[in-house]
Amino acid sequence: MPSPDEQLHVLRSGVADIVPLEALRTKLASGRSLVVKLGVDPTAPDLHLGHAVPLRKLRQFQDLGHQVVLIIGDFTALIGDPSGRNSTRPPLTREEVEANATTYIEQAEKILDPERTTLRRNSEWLDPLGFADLLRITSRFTVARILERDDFQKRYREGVGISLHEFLYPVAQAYDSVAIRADVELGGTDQLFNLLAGRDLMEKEGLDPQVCLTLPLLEGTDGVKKMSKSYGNYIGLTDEPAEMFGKVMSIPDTSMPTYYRLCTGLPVHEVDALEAALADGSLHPNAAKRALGREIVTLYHGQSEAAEAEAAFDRLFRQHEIPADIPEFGADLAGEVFLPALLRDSGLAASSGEARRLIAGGGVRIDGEQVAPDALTLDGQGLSGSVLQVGKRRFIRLMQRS
RNA sequence: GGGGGUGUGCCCGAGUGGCUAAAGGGGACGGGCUGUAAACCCGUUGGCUAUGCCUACCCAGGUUCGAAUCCUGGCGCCCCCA
Repeated sequence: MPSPDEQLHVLRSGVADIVPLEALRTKLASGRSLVVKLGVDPTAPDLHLGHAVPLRKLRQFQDLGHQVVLIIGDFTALIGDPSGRNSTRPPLTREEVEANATTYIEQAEKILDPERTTLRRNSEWLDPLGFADLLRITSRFTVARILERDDFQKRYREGVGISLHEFLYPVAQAYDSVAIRADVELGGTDQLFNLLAGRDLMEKEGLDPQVCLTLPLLEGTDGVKKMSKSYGNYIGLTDEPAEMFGKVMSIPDTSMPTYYRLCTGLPVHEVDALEAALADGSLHPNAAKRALGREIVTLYHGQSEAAEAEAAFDRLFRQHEIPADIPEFGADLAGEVFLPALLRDSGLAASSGEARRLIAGGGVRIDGEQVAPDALTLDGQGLSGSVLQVGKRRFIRLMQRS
């Protein structure tokens, strides 16, 4: 096991905050294998790179010899984490939670070291708690303390409802830490309050309180808003290699260091060097971004897939070649073909009106040739096998419908 | 419980009887430039085989030749008083 200082250097990379830092140093210096906790609520079925950030950090802990306890919040998901929310979450059913948990575990296993991972569900200890237990635990917290939270305060001030059970979310999460005797708990910066609640409760229960380690919220491909499916700026862990590579290439340059640090498995010193090279101009941003794309795709799909994704990217955007593997669309190509309807029916345009606008704007191509702005109908003759394209990256191959 | 506001397109936000498919901005999309980055420039942004037709300004009715705009009822949200 590396020295505490060496470990700290790795563990601090890319983190937002460690509270308190000295406590972590002390724990590391003990030479014990620490219990590192991450709790996840299986509320969304699709995971993206943002979800992978804390998982990667867990992996670093594991590589340094520590133990990870991944807690599936199958119980807390029924409450709904109020963090960062301005309204009560709609409750999930147990079935939905189970389905989401399954995909979550599948994804997490790709990143974590199974030898050093323990999987727990917090229903194990939260379900059996009785009302009396709940009273005892909640007596450790004060209303003023819970109301301190930004999101609660904001909602309270703005007159948006706060259901009483939402107050119990941080309590439940804190109790998880007690249940597994966590040394360290990870979470996004929006989780700080919940993490600290765990620290407080452990202390009041006479345990060595956990250290809270927060990670920045990964920005999405737009470089501004946090990565989220609902913003449409996410890179899914199960995205196809070419898709994943392309999305990485579309992030702003300014996001590269963050992505390198939070989304790849590169050693910390290499990321440091890379960042420096980018800053002093000795590394071209495009080269750095390609390497980033390869790293990330390799992580989730493998090296050869990454190389192929990059090659496909070049063919598409450098040589402006039409990709080989594009979906086919069967249409009636006998006689005259009405283009707006074709674009709409094939899904390249949302409506025939939009299709007309795209044509007028020069955004429609057939076999790479721009369609005339006023062309609404085409001769279907010989169109079978042709590639219909909208914008730079949406293609379908036309086939005579059989 | 009483009083006063407010509700517009993906979002914000103008608009107080006809010139409004609805200003302006954001976002998004398309084109140009490029490193599918940023910045910048241009265009588009309800539906429909379409010089027209249809549907739209919280919902339901009503007044009017004509309503996002006026009236009635309902619903949501905000503020003040209790």
